[in-house]
Amino acid sequence: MTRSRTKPATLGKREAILAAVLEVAVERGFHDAPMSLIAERSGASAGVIYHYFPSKEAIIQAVYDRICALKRAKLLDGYGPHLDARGAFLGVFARAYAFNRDHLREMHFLAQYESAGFRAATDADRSSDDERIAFERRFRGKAKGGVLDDLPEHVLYELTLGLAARLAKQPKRLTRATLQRVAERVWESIRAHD
Amino acid sequence: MTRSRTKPATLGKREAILAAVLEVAVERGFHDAPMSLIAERSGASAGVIYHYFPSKEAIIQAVYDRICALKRAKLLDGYGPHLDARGAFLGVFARAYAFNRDHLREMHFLAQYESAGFRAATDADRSSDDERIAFERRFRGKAKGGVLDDLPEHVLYELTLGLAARLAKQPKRLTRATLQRVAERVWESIRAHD
Amino acid sequence: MTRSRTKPATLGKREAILAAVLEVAVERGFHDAPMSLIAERSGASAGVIYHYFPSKEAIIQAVYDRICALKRAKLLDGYGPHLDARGAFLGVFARAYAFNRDHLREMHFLAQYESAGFRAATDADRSSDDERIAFERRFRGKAKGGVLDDLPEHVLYELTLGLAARLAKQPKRLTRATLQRVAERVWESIRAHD
Amino acid sequence: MTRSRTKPATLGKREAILAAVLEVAVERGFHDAPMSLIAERSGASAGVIYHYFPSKEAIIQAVYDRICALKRAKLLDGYGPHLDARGAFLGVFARAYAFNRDHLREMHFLAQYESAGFRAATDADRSSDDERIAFERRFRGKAKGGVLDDLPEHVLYELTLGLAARLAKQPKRLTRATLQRVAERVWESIRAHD
DNA sequence: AATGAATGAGCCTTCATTCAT
DNA sequence: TATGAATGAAGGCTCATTCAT
Repeated sequence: MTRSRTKPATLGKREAILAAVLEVAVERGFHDAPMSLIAERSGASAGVIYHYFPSKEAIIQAVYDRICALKRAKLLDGYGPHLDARGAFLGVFARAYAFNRDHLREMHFLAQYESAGFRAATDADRSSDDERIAFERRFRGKAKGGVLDDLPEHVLYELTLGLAARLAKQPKRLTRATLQRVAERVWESIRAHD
Repeated sequence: MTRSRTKPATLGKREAILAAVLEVAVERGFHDAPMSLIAERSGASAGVIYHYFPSKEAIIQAVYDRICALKRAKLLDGYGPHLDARGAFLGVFARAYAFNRDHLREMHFLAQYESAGFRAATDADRSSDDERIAFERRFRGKAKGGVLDDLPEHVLYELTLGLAARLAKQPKRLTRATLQRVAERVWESIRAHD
Repeated sequence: MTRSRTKPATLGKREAILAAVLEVAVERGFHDAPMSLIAERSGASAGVIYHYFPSKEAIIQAVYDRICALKRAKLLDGYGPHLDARGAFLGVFARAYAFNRDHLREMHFLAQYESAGFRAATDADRSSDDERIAFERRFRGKAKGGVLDDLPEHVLYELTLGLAARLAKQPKRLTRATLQRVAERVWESIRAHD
Repeated sequence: MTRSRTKPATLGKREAILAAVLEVAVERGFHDAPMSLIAERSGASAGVIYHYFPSKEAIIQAVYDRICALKRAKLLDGYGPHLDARGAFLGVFARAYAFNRDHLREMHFLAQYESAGFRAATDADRSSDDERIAFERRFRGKAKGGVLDDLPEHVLYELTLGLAARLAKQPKRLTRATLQRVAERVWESIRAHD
């Protein structure tokens, strides 16, 4: 209906290509992701793809950038004006878990992209930097109720958001209760004690 | 006798091939790891490689298996007869970190192998299962001094050995002190409280 | 009326296409002269080009034909009613040189067209035939003052107009004096001696 | 017989590829000379060709270089110790004609290579420079009997060796007599008169 | 007339694998 | 065991041409 106005079929094709790359890369790996298959899956001919992207690598990069942007958009809005640091942390942790859990395919793509050594210092790159920075800003120091302490930034990241991401990748979704319990203990082990 | 002159060269070649695959895969990714390059790096001709392995995939699998075996050998011997669970845990954690840190290339290979969807249910596969199981056996329940509590196995893994592995992959090596502090807090957040 | 507004644009486009083909072919060779580039250079879309020409080959042919026609028009008017053969020859030679020199790009195109084996026996083809014939008619035999002698037609051509063309392709333009000297000597070596 | 020792079948293949490129390029032009056809004509599979050459362009360059070398070798040995400049010139002219006539395909390739703008300043490149230089050295100045005069180098080249080359490209082979006559007249028009 | 997205055959090249030696 | 030439099936990409708009 309104769709015919929203998706001018050209946007549709660009999207379809990106979606197909994500799909195929996750299903079969970057190796074994031939353009022919991407063409087939996206419904675009092998030829047009190059109307939208200059190369296969560029498509992969575009998917990567898009996922990074999505991640930034969704994760960085979790730092609302909570009264206490503890509440804020629990919220952020839960949100991080939920996001990763809801975007398993995207996160799988990211992992593959990074472990396959594609990294080329794009602007969109280093998405986790943002996360770490935002996290630091919110929780580090005695700010907002006196909290976090002296572990290095990277370590802190792994104990918190990194952990949430890893848990999300496990086969079974954790119950809200388990997740809550984990978050609480992590918080205990990380907050500044008096 | 003559064996001492013949075998080494042969074993050497097999080894060299495995080493070359590891090297190239880590340096350039599974994609962009052509046999020709592996031949060159290993000093073996393209032809002989097929005397030692039936296919490229088999070599990759062999490297994977070997790394898994190495991991098992090195990690599972950490569960010595400690008097107290706490001391045992701290030891295991430190050992896990050290191992990962000393085998960055191997771990990188593993990550890539797994995220690229190579997984094909080999025997050697699921190396982390062993770790988890051994960990469970040692620490779960009130066994040996009464400790760990009720988190699901996978969660426990991520909070402990998984975390150690992640920390090891960070750019900078952590100081012994920092590592110790992390281990202690993790232990606190995980042990059974009375 | 309205025609004066419509047609020019149209003619302009046709012209632009021909010009673009000439330009690109000379700059980069027949190989590496994609329609997309021709479209871009001519300001015509890939699509319209096919309203003006049935195929790429046809455009190339059209450029070729047009150059041949130009050559004919410019070269064959040099045979004015000179009193003496010598004067006529010197004029023709100078004109041939000048023409080639002033149309280096066109001549380059011709050379390429011919050496690339495009030749397909068009009407416009064999442009140098006309030159040779006109040359023969004017100078051969004792006609018009008694001159040229017994060399085969093709040889004569190479010694005269062919030479002028070759000289024109050299990097530096010859001085009027040098050119004159060459023409005179050629004439001496070619005229009928008594 | 002895051939089995002279042509180790590997040299044969390299040669065959070069020959096929020459053949196809001359028959159909650089455009329309697909590797598939070259493979077929040379009896080599598409794959092996890249064992012998790094790219299509490199093969074309190799053919070009080889032809240039051949030309140099054959043309530059014509400057034997003639007593008189006239005799030497007639010999050189005849030899140049003969060479070009006997290597029509090679010369066609050269023409195409050059007019298609492949030129990239290789060492082997600029083969005609050598010719001009050797020619100059032998005939310029009053050397060896007092001869040639004041035309620019390039002009001289076109009047002599260039002319011989052009004549050789004409459809019909010239009789020895005609050729001799042409050479003599050229010589007259070019030698230093007293 | 004009646009430019779309097509699909074909191009050059790579690469896992085989095989004669 | 070892070599490396040989194979041939893809792979990524280009491009002349068509077609809906």
